[in-house]
Amino acid sequence: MHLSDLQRDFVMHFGEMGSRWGIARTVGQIYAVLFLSEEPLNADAIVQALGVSRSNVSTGLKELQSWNLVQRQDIPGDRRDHFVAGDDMWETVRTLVAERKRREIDPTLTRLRELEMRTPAPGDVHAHARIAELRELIENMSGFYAELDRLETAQLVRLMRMGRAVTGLAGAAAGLNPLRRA
Amino acid sequence: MHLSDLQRDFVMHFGEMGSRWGIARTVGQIYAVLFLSEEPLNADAIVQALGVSRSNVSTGLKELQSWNLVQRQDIPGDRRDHFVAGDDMWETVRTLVAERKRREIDPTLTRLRELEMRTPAPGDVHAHARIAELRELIENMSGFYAELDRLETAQLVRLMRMGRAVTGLAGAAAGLNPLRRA
DNA sequence: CTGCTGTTTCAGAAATTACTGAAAGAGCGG
DNA sequence: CCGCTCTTTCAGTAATTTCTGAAACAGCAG
Repeated sequence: MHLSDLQRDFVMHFGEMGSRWGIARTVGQIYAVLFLSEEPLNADAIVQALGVSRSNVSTGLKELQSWNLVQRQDIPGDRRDHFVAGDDMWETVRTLVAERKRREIDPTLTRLRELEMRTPAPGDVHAHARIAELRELIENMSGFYAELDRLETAQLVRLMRMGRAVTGLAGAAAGLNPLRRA
Repeated sequence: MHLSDLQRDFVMHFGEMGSRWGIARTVGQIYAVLFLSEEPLNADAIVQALGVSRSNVSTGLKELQSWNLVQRQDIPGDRRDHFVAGDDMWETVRTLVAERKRREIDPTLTRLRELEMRTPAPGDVHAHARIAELRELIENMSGFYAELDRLETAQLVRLMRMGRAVTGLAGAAAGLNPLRRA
């Protein structure tokens, strides 16, 4: 399998971006290749496309599956494993956010709550309060995310496109017009 | 300067988290120390607190300043530079999101638009469409973010806490009750 | 059971990223 | 201008992360 210029440029950029988000470059590239592909691909096709080792692809696919970003798909009459990236991108965004929350936010919340339970030493009163404030902020944002996540995709997209109405809502609840920030 | 148990545990966790978000561990720790501190700190206090080299702290502080997460603050009668982390956490979240958007999302959008301008070769029709779809999705999310960012902090917090009303809005616009996802 | 195709694991190599110490730079008071 | 304090830079080193190739594993057809 050979990538066209368009595909190569996209894949490379994606790999670069991935590495800024704590995803190994080749893992990002593997995802990108699957993302662009119309058909399910087997591991060797990806090896060819990216010029990396077979084992690296195997590991990468495993990681992408653990993130639920890529699924195995059977091709009848072909013994090899084939893989696809979900075609509904909004669903993918959901998955991504949900996984990140589960792996990073939730453990942090647990940790912060644990720290908050401790009775602060006299010198720790300020620090303790800061931690509590941070915990509260994260809980707030998590709650907002949970609300958004309850929506069907079609509604979520509509909401995102509504823009003004949402900010208007925040103003209305306060009996004010939405204020612009400086 | 010496960190209490509470502070040390927080700082270590924060450093760990930072490194998952593409921030060097010590940079995260430096921020955490400043975040907890009631007074502005000079670089040496941070060196002592974390047990890392002076130069590392200098570099870290520079990076944190480039992200606008930390500011220099003068202490009258002290020649050394002192630093503080902003005390308004919502403002910090804004800064963080804005910077990340500017550094990562915006360049990606530019790149995707550039790829989209190219006339796709026959084999690239599907890939081209996928790229366009992704570009559109990112634009949608950016627009939603921009709307939220227009709000004053107090309103933003209110909105986050309102929860149900927001999702209700999405339903109302469609003349439907908000639907739960499966 | 044997041979074949395909997949996974893992120890070590390679590449990348973070950190240090030494030296240079900057500014100030005398 | 000199000496002192504090800060920054940067080349080299250390630590970490990613990647590879070889070997083990898995399942199937004959």
